[in-house]
Amino acid sequence: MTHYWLMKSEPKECSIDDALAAPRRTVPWVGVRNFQARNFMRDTMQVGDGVLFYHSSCAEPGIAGLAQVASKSKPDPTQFDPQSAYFDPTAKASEPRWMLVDVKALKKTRLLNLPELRATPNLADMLLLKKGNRLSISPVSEGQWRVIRRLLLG
DNA sequence: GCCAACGTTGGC
DNA sequence: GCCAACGTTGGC
Repeated sequence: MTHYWLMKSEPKECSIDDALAAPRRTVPWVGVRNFQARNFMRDTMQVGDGVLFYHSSCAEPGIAGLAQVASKSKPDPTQFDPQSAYFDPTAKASEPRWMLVDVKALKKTRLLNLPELRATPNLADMLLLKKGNRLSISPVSEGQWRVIRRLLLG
């Protein structure tokens, strides 16, 4: 069964434009260091799941494009790289701690920002909009997915 | 840069 | 297993 997700990326690290410019429009979703977010990738995501590509920690936070899950989960290589900002000295190659999936960018959209998301009645329950939520990967219901696609694509 | 909210760590 | 201290996230 298909699931839907919102995945946050800092555009100065990897924007929707960067993802679209990557080989096969696909980027490895490196750097997730939160267990809940990791577990979503490891346990629930399936190839083909829908992804809302969200720009965070930037001048204009919001949904910036559409994408899809393009691989099963696999170990995030940056956890083993001492040169990486995502290096985790407690991770062992025999027992990887952090996983990632590949994400294939499909389309850049207009920016759907937080005020507009908050002003949309059918999106009030979105995890993204809940006070204090910091999850970099959050599930999106099929209803929320449809509402957002309509807002983005008309 | 501020700070609310939350997750993780580690002593006990 | 509790919980205080600490670190991080991320919008503003």
